[in-house]
Amino acid sequence: MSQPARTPRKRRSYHHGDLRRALLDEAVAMIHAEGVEAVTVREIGARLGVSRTALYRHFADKRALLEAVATEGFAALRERLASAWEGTGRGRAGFEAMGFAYVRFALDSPAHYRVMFGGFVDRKTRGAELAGEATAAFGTLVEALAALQRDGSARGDATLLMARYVWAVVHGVAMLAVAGQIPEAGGVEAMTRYAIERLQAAILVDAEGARS
Amino acid sequence: MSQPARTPRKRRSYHHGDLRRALLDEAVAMIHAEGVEAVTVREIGARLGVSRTALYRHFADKRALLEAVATEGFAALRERLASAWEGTGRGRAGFEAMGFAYVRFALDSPAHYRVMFGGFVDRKTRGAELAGEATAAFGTLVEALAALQRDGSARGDATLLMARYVWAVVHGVAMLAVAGQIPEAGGVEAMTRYAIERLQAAILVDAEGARS
DNA sequence: ACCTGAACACCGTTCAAGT
DNA sequence: ACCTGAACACCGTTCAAGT
Repeated sequence: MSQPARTPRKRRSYHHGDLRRALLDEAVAMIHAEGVEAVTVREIGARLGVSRTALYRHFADKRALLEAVATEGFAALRERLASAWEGTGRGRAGFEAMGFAYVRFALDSPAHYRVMFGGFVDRKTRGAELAGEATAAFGTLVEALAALQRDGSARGDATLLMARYVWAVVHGVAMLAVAGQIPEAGGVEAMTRYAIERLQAAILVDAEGARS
Repeated sequence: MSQPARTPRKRRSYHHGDLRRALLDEAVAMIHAEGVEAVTVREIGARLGVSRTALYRHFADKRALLEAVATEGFAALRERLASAWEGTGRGRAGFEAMGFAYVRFALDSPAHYRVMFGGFVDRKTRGAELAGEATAAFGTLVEALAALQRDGSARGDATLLMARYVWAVVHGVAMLAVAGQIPEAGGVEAMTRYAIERLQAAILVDAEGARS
């Protein structure tokens, strides 16, 4: 026990199983602060006080690390969408809540969002886990729309088509917001409100039960 | 003149002013074929039979090359949008034509589209030329919507808000399409048709002159 | 003007070696 | 098991030198 205390006891114990967690968190922090391009295997190691090859004990390569970030992002998004839907009675209000939850997720976790949709993880080389989480997140929306169709709140169009449309709209708004294309104070909120209102007008059926 | 004919006469004459053009075209081709990540200053030079530093005679750095690709993309997009609008009588039909033109542009030029919206050119370091072309392309849409509002075809909402909404929708659809998220045969066309139809329902006013 | 090769400071990744 | 440093094959970019 005469070994010098190279790592003071306060240090996170990467040697006890959470290096993977630390690598993921550090990657997210770096993406958030400086963009995906700034993420470097060597720099992550340096920041964690670890060798630059330590990462390969937990991920096959750099792409696998980014894929894991994306996977966690989809899981978090699914959770947010599901609790928005379920927390508001699974009806018209739930639809609206899901829309806001989606955009809020993108704004709260722009780093995750960037990796999820920035095309850094090629569709072809995508692992099953990522594909599964992405499908699950989308599935939340599909199921919500199906429920709204069942009780007559949503139009009778093909559910998949409608779901993709809704996804395209919220994704488009989120991209504009995350990319900083809505610079005015409160602009993002106003835009999100407007978008969801217009989306409801296009997708939901009048409360009085009118059909179209 | 005993010099060996190192460059057979059929070769494009990069020495006469079109190396810049050739660099841009080669970059686009590489992005198209292998993605932005595969674009390498050295590889572009090799493919054009030119030194790996020849590029720096025409662009400040690699980022400037990608920025130029994005700038040309926005110029082409603006042209397509403007001619769609003007070629269809600048009315309701023009709005629809612009929507299709937008998605078609993304599908025809996925390489340009990727660079334009992939976040490779940071907003802060963006040059005036790129910003100008992007604004001009968006301006085409704003002006079209303003015209539709003037003749009572479009809702009276804030024009900027409406324009951003329309942009978000077509951008969302284009992203889904370019990312290959609509795999079924004819799926992209069906999706585009549906999206534009629902967009019109949300943004335009009934032909009978109803207000809302 | 335009192009070149050598050189520099970086990358991601592999691997034999340590504990 | 987990971590390490040295090494390899790449990057983007600079620069003195050539035509």
